Parts: sequence; structure tokens; C-alpha cells
Amino acid sequence: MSMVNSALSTTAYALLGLLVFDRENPEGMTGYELKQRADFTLRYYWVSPAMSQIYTELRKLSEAEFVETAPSDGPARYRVTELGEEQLQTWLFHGEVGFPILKHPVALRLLMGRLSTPEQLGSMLEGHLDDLAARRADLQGVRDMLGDEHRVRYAAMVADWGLAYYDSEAQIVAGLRERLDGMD
Amino acid sequence: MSMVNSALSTTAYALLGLLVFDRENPEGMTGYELKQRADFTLRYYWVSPAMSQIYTELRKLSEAEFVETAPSDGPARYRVTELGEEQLQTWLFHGEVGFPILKHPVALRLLMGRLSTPEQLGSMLEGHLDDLAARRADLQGVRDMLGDEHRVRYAAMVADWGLAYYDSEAQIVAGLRERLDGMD
DNA sequence: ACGTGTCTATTCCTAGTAGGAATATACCTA
DNA sequence: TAGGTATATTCCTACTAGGAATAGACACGT
Repeated sequence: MSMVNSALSTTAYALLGLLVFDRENPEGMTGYELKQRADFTLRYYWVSPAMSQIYTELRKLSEAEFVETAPSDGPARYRVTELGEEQLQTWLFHGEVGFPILKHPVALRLLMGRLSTPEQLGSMLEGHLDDLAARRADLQGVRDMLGDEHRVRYAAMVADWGLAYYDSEAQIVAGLRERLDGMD
Repeated sequence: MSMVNSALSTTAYALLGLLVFDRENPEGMTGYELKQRADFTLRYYWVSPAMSQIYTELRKLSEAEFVETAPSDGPARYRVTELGEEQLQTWLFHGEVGFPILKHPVALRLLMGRLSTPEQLGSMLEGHLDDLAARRADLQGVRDMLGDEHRVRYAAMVADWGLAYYDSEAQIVAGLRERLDGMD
């Protein structure tokens, strides 16, 4: 990706995006709050960065003057700047949009299925279905909290996307589960 | 994940899995061939490791004696060992099965949609649909080549999983595309 | 025969990323 | 008032990404 000096990572832009959502709030957010927000929303579409990385990215964003620290006697509170918002907009529609990256440990194991029995594989798939259901419930919680107000309209759309994703994966996996029973 | 000394990464096990598929072949595979194989099959379910990483993982696998180098006067050719196969089996059913990790640059951008127009978002989604179709076609090619013979039965199942995945994502994205038209 | 290009094969380097541990303060509660 | 949990940030280290560099082999046209 040739990350030359000034170029920011996708994760940095994702965080910048979270700050834009919060731009009405003059207080700004601390790195810690940003992490919580990321865990709550971002993680369904992009890896939620580690705490240490949040602060690293905030430092970079700060150097580029895409964020500023609102004066505070306590912890550092970040707000997006005018420049930051423009930059995000530029990146959104002129930056490279890569292809989704998937790391699917369950599919990976099934791929090596011949080293195991259909029973073992079946129970793994069932475990995966449980995980999917739990995650889906979490995301449904997020979706319910979003509502439909204009500010979060697109976030709500993406949440619906995520829910449909989980549902279709669950269907597919259940189908495979059945198919396993028809095997030796 | 607490990667203590001896523990191998998921990527290492994925490569070990590819070597197991090839275990009938006394010649073994070079790192280069392994990379090609990974690009051809693995990449749909797990990030295809960079060349440099292939060699790094092969060194680790070799140190653990999970692979051996078949004698060759030319390039190094690797084969899975008895021990390696056992280890893979152990890992498959006693290792932690993490949750899938997704990095979805399109969903991420849509999440910040309010910084842009529905037209811009729509054309981004259309681009994504094209990408999906192209990828799907690639995967269909892989699937066709696999057939249904016992050796690759599970690999074929996973390919079907992948195809269904692409189809459902395409449907979901097309749905969102429509929904955008109904917006301001 | 000769340069150019592509494929095979491997190593090296650098920057990015993960993620636990460490530190420190504050607040709540048993 | 000790101990747990939440807030807030930094540090360290190992892992990962991925391009660049190197180098031999083979092919193809001139």
C-alpha cells in the first residue's frame, strides 16, 4: 500500500469517521470513548483497533491537523477539524476502495475436513451457528438503538446489511450442516 | 492470542493444510507453488499470505518438524510429516476457533455516507457489485475444477459456501442500492 | 546470438498491526 | 478502608503486510 509519510491507514479514517458522527458535541471524545464507540459499531465492518492503536492513529491524525484536542484539564478530548472533515470526504470518494478481507476460521477448518469426521465438523458448524446468533443479537441491539433519524440513516442501512449478512450466513451454514449428515 | 514460542499462527496451519492436500505427491511443493495454491483456493476464506510470510511460516513449520524438505538439487520442496499431520488434526479440533474477521471497505464508507450524496454511494455500491461478480466467477472456476471426488469433498463444500456467500451479498447490496434511490 | 520479458524461487527490509502488560487515577461498595 | 471496576494512556514486543531486490531459467522475436 506504499504508506508514504503522510498517507493515513483505513483505520485512521474509520476513527475520523466516528469523530465526524460526534461533531455536534463541543466536548469531543477521549481515546477511551472512541474505543468503546468502535467496539459498539465499527467492529461489524472493520476490525476494532486495539487501544494502543487508537492512540497511535489519534497522534497521526493530530499531526496532520485532521483532529484537534479540545481544551480540558483532565484527559485529552479530540474533535474533528474542518480540514479533517474535508480530508475524509476526499478519501471517501477518491481513495482506493479495496476488496473486503475475510478471515474465516470455520471455513478454513472445514476446508481441511477430510482429516476429521462429519460429526466433528457438524459440531463445529453448530458452534458457529450459536456464535452467529449471539453476534446477530448484539447487532440487532445496535440497530434498535440507532432508529431512523437522518444523522444515522446510513449507519442504520449498514446495520441492516450486517443483519442480512448474518442471516444468510446462518442459512448457508445450516445447509452445509444438513449436507454433512448425508455423508459417509 | 498469547503466541508463546512454540505456538503456530492460523496461517501456518492453513499452509500445513495445503501440504496435507498434496501429501500423495512425494515431490512436495516449493514455497512458490504453495503461494500459488493459496492464491487459488485459500484466499476466499483466509488472507493469502505474502510470499515473504510463506517462507517465514515454512521455516517455523520446519523447526517444529511438521514439514520436511524432500531432497532436491534445485529449490526446496516441502512435504508434511506424520507429526505435522497429527498436529494439524489436534489443532483442528482442540484449538480455539475464533470468530470470523471482516474488513469491509465498502460498508465502512457507507457508514460515513452522510458526508456524501446518494449518487456517489450508489456508484460505489455498483462498483462493489461488479467486483463481487468478478470474484464469484473466479470462485466458480475453482469450484468447477474441484468436481466431487472424495479427496476434495470438503473443499468443494466450502467453495459452495463461498458461492452462496457472494450471491447473498450481491442480493443485499443490490437491495441497499435500491433503497438509496428512495432517499433525498 | 542477443536482448527483453516473464516465470520461478527466495530473501530482505520497513512500516503497520495486534494485543497484552504496566501505570495511574477515580469512584463505588462491602 | 481495602478491593474491585471503570477510565485513560503508554509501552513493549512479536507478528504481519507487502513491496523491492536478487537471480537463475526459459521463451520469443530480431
